Amino acid sequence: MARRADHSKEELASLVVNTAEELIAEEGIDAFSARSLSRAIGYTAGTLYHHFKDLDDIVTQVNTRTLVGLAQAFADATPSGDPRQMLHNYADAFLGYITLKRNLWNALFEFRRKPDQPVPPWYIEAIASLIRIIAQCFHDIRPDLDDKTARQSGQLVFASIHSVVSLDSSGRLSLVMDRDIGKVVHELVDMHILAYTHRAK
Amino acid sequence: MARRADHSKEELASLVVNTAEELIAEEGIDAFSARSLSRAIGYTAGTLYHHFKDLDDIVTQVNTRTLVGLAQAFADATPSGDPRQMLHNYADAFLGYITLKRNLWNALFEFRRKPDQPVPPWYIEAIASLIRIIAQCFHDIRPDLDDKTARQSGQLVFASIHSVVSLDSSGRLSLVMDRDIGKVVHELVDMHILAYTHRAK
DNA sequence: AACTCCAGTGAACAACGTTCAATTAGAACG
DNA sequence: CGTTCTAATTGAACGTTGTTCACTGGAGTT
Repeated sequence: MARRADHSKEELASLVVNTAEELIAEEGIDAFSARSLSRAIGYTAGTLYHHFKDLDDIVTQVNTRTLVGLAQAFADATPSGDPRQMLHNYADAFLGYITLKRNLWNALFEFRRKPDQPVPPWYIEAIASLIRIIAQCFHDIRPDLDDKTARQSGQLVFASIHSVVSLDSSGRLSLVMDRDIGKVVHELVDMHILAYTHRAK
Repeated sequence: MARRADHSKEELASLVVNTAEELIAEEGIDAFSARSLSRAIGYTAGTLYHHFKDLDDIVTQVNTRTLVGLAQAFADATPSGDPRQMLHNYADAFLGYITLKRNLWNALFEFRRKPDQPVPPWYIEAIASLIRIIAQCFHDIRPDLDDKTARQSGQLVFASIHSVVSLDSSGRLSLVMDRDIGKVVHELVDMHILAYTHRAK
């Protein structure tokens, strides 16, 4: 029952990643398996392994899309001339995107890759570029401080927001607090702005 | 090969949880399985299910111990009359404990319980009591602010620190920043103190 | 028409959590 | 001591999981 004509190599590859993305988005990473994916695309599990190294490979490609989407959400954030306001807008973009793609976001951080497997470099670069955008706001707030300080503040606020949003997204924020995630996020942003504004030269 | 005399019901139960704790601490939650655990205690996998509902049950008991240990680490934190200094001491206790029990801490947050299973109430209470301790420090800093404000700040600083420490503990902090976790933690504490100090009445 | 190639299959493997009939050691009793 | 009863333990089994691989049969080439 070989069906070589149904899809070209490239078509099948994108069919796999598209379908994987849909499955994870709808059912969550736990319901995702080699067999459920292959069933969904009408092929056998074995076929996946002729086009991808392993499941990790497929999930990584889905995760990359999720990160690219987040970058786009940042680019689409409501513009503002006030860097303080802009930080809040980025926070809203962040929160909105993750709320929309809850399961995909969880897949990014909950999926257990094999122990030794290193994190793909473009993961790091994708996140670094988001942090650069945030750091720019800090730089605009206090241009007298050096770039390193702005970058560190960008990292810190990104990590803080990422963390509470991820806790919320995985349903564990209620373990720690009984407040609305939106309020918490903006309070965090205000706090980082306050701290940055008060920094010594 | 039934060995009823080897261990009483209670002995076997604590043998299971003790061994599970050791296994998870040494090998991590990924290497933990019903068969590896039963092999380690010299019984069969089936035996586990006569004494525990399922693996979730066992891991939950290990996790409870981890939380109790964290509470103890807080109690053992270096005392200080200065609430600001005390917050830093708690942060050190937190960081030190989790560094020591890396794998157990990851098990607490990475272990995937069955979808619907609710979080055990004593998890929540254990965390709440830690937050109360932190909130007390905030209250001491500015006794003029009400309890709710102090509690919310306690929740926020706990969530912030928990998050970066967990990121570090699971090896993902480097995705976001290139700094030492110790420095970051204390910078976060300082920031929360600064923000709290500047709050309007 | 014959030949080569390779995408796709489906069976197989090891490991997973979990269940359960069967076994059998130890306790209780006459 | 012998018998009976109870329940702790086993080991096979089921349905999953990720992954591998010998085989097949249709598509492209000669």
